Amino acid sequence: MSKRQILVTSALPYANGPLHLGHLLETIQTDIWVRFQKLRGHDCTYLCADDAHGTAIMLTAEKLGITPEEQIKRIQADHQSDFDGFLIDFDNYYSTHSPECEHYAQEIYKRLDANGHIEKREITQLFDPEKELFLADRYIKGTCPKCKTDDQYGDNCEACGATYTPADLINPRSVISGATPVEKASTHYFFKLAEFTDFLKSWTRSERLQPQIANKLGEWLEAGLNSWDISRDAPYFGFEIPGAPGKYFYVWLDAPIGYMASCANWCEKNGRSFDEFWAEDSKTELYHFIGKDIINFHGLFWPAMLDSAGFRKPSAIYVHGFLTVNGKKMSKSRGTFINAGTYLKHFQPEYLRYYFAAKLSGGVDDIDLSLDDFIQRVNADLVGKLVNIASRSAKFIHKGNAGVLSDSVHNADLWERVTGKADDIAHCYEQREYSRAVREIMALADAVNEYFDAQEPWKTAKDPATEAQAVAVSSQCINLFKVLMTYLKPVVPALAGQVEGFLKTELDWPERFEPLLVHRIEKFKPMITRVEADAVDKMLADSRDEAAAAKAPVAKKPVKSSTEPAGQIEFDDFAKIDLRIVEIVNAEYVEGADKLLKLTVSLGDETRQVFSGIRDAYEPAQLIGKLTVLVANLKPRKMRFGLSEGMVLAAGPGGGDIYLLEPHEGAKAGMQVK
RNA sequence: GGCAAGGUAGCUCAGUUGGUUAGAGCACAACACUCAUAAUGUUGGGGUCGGCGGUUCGAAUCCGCCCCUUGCUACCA
Repeated sequence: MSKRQILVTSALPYANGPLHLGHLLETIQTDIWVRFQKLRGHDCTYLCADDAHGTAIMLTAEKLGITPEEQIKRIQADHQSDFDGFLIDFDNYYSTHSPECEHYAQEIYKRLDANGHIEKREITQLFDPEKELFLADRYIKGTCPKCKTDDQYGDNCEACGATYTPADLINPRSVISGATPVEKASTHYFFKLAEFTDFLKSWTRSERLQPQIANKLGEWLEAGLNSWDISRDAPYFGFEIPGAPGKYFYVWLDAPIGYMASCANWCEKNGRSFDEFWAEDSKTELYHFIGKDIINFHGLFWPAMLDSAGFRKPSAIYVHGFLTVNGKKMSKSRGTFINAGTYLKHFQPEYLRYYFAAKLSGGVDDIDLSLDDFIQRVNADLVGKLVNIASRSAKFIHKGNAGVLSDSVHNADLWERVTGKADDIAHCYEQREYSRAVREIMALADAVNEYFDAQEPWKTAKDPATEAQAVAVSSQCINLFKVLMTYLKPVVPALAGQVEGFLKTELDWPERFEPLLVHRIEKFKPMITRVEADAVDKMLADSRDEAAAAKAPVAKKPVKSSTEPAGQIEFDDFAKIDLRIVEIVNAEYVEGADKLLKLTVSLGDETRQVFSGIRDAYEPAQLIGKLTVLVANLKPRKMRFGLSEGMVLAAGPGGGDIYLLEPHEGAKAGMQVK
């Protein structure tokens, strides 16, 4: 087996919020792969960093009254502690806000420019005159030009689904300052991506990408590539573009360069050569693990940039799917939007590492964290069958042979069967078919348990004449357990570490496994406890609470009101709105509608039918019997699914994050809200 | 509506280039065992492989149409 030199990355988490289990799916997938390569003796380096630039970070810092540098420092510390908690073994974790990143961003830009791959063009955008800031679509809200619903984002209306540009909004305002945006022209810098079309067409079709991903990129390549806008105007938290005062690199320009920056930083600390990894003719294998949401950046922009700038291209890009929880998109109100830190408060990391491994393949399918399945799977596989092998065997070795393993292999066929799977399992890991590897390993664990049962050492141990046989059988099981734990070591490194202590030996993965003979082992102590179903419920409750707490201060002041808000009204205008407390007497799904629930509400003396776009946030059953607030004199609206006679009031950005208003106890259906 | 990925036992998933009575784990039932963190073993029940057509001697597997789920995208409310 020749020694390979491999460089591996996970996508850089954005330094504007905590990690959640979706991030962990990726880093756990990557970490398992890296640990596997290292276990096999390859020279494998795992790099990552925080993605630390952009408007969002700048604004968050401002809201918190700290500098962006302070903000990204805090978040990075938080990220690193979560990754440590999940046993993610980075060789270097760095930041895009670093001298190395600035150096390579500027260097690459200069080379692109020198090669004629940069163009300048004037574009017009909406501008916040108060904050003196160009506004991305999501930072502009206003009234939908089509259905007149207020408080809609600059690109599309959540109420009627119309799409438009921010300039079409009625009464547009900046989400940041509340000021009315004005149109303003500015020169932007573009990367001429279209010139790389031929290069990318062949590059994306050369086994570097999974077929589904190559197909997706192929669609875009056929449709024709546009130039990529890589500049942002000051103020912007990022790196200034050389020779262009007041212009900064768009965050996605320097994000993948963060891989190089982290590498340069690691090389510096470890006396390695950067060129060995990144020179155009580098022999090092380079793999990027990413989610399918960012394939355009990694599969098109990044190789094109590297090509122009004269650096090596990735050997392959490994794309994974999204994480769902209990079969649905993660939702804050359901408590299934689980942060990494919240999980770690309730469970040890290896349960999740094992569960993800048991479900991950080399494909791009989404992975579901089914919490019931999680409990059963971890308990049955890890505790019930795998560690149980050691637990039930060790006793006979201490009782019958003073803790020393016997001097021969009791059943050579079984030993051959288990160790003979090494190459198959290794191949599964290499291909990222972890679920297949786990299935193989657990099938072997079944075989070991069957063997133990058939040999009945607890019976032979009772008779001095046959006690040696009990020791031999148990010794063999301990040896098989050692092999199985070695196979699983990339997935559960801490558990493997405990096993190393128990067996007083290293679990390494040689060309050929040899049994431990006449070798003293420790007394068995429980290494892993079962998952408690209660803890799952507590974790979900915690997640719900955290989401609610995080939401509260923001909801209090979502838009800073300026001295003259655009939409001030007289009291008389307000008095026109007839708000009533209503009881939800029935709620049901609407066939054919993705977002709507059909509510039947009672005002005491009459009932109304109301359609409400809250399906992602509520199950019908949980609404029935609840009180809420209805706009009672809203003109009925004919919708595709029937007449909607009013509107119930709710807060939140939408999707799964919608919170219906509910009055304090004592309110009765029909009461007017004033 | 378009594109992509899916739809196999109650749950989570395998099913290689189409080939005998479709598999595993968990869950369930009975039995065995009582060494083990109530763990383990044996046996069993349970599936019209989303539906309908087609190709074929033979289809979960190939082709067409339809239904459903998820994601992206366009639109309608």
